[in-house]
Amino acid sequence: MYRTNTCGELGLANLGQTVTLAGWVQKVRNLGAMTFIDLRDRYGITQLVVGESAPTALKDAADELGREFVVQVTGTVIERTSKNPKIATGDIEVSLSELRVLSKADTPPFTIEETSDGGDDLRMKYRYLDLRRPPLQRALAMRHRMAQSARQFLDHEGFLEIETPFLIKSTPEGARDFVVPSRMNPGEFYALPQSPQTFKQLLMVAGYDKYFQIVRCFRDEDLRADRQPEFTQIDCEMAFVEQTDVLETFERMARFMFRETLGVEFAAQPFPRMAYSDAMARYGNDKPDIRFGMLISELTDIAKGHGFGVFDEAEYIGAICAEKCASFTRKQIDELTEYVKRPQIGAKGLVWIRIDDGGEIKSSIDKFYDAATLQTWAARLGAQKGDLIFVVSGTRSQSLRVLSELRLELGERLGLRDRARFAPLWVVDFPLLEWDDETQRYYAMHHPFTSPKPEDIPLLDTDPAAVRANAYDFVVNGVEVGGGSIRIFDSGLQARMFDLLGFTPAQAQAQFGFLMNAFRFGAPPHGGIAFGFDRFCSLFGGADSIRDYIAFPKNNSGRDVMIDAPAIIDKTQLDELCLESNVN
RNA sequence: GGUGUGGUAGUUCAGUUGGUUAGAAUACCUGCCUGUCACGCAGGGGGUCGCGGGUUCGAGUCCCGUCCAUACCGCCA
Repeated sequence: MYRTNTCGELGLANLGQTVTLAGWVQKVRNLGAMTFIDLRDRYGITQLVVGESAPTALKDAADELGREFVVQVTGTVIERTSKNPKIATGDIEVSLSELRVLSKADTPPFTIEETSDGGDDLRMKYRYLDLRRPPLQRALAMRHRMAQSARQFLDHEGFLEIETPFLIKSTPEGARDFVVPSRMNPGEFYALPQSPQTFKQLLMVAGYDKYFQIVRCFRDEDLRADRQPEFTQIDCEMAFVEQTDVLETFERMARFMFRETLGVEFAAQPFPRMAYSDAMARYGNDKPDIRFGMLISELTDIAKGHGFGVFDEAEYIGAICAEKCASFTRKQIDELTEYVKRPQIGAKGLVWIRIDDGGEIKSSIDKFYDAATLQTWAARLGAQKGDLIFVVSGTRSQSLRVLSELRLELGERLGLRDRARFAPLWVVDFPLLEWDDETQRYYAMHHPFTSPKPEDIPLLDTDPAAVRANAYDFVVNGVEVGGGSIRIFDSGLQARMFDLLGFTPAQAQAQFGFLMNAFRFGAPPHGGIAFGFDRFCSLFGGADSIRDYIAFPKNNSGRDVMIDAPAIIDKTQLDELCLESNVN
């Protein structure tokens, strides 16, 4: 036994006890005749004191200590003469009788504190030091609690946690695969799963009607703050369910996780469900942040034909109304204009209409529109005195994108995006297919196993782009946290989907034959959902980046800078795999 | 692949129009200090200004290239 207690639990109740603690030296404060040492472990900090009357050997040992030394100490719990209300153990200190250095430490390259002085790069390189910091420890502890609550809920609901293979087959659809060469099968490669999609469907065919797995998935695509090449999903599938069964089940899971982890309770009525088309039309994107309003209104019909060329030639004209923002200065409006004109968003310009407190309308397009006309726009937007309207025109998709970004930025600036508030939402009725101009073919918007809405099946022949899918996303605060669908379970319909996606029957058979074959042996109706667990965690923690919720994340270039991976492998290893590198 | 931002002491950063020996804070080292908890006081050491090239009498500063980091766009069924 290295310790009798942790550094976070001693208090006045322990006065007089002889205790042994072990941990890291946070700080040494040597006052001359006496020395204070802050000892840290993941439970807290306890102050140790080496007093005036301590033996010389003990004093010398305390003098030798440096930051992050690992020590084991024994002493008596005493009440402090000057207490520290900032820490849980601030009423007491441990007066040392023994001090043993278990491990010396080099001076760490950054401070191991609540707020470190280290930059991201450095903290990644020394991730094990960064992970000693309380914010990271809290983040990983929260992740643990979330995983436990999900397991507890799903277990209680009768779901079985079943593992699926990591070494599988590459498929051309979707994201790029990470591939793994097979030594025993020269020239052949496994792929790491982008998700356990087909396996969980096979488990449904196999009769395991409620499955889940908290599972790593791999996608070889460029990273973002909220995207890692390996990430974790709470992957779920159920048989004999319709869409509403899935939504209800996982709405309950989400409520359970919010309650267990954060103590957040939602109103009893179901989470809102919004059609994809409505989300696009009113929020400009498929993952609306519904913590605030400022909805988009289309003005195409009433804004065209007044001699303003930019609008007259536009496919679409739309606007949002920022409440109580008529007092925005020219500078503020210019900033917003610059914001939406950045190449990433790509607006050509931003038209504003100000309704001052007296109801008088002033706009950047007064030359083309009289007040009465602008009043009709204001009416459509529900704008009041003191409001500020922004109008955007262009193609429909581009304009909606600009309005969406503008709305979110305004929400941010106006403080409407409170991280402590959560606004969950189901987005439903996604399109089944997406046309790609470059390759001149349809792609599955979700994945090729997603079922079309039965009433839309006739459209598969006449207007594939109009076919809606039994697909749904779980969105919270504008973050896509989860997504799923009711799957195709008929091998004929599945074959037709592959045909629409440009697969020849032979290609479909080679690629997904195992699934279509399985469907011939009695496939139940089924569907499911997968939650992006890392994102779920960062959402709970109120962070934009998922990296703090992953113990050992990759950097922006997909590298692990701590272990320096990926790395070249030597020639013997390549030879064994029958591979050659053409990079020198 | 693209756009923006950044790279100067162990660390976080400042560095004016291109001009003397590149600074601050913190960390580190030494000494002093009996109630500190961001301890205090005194002193000290510490620099390939990411890398390469160019302009110039002179470059941390200007130009070109390149590498790295980061946010976003493309991409992410």
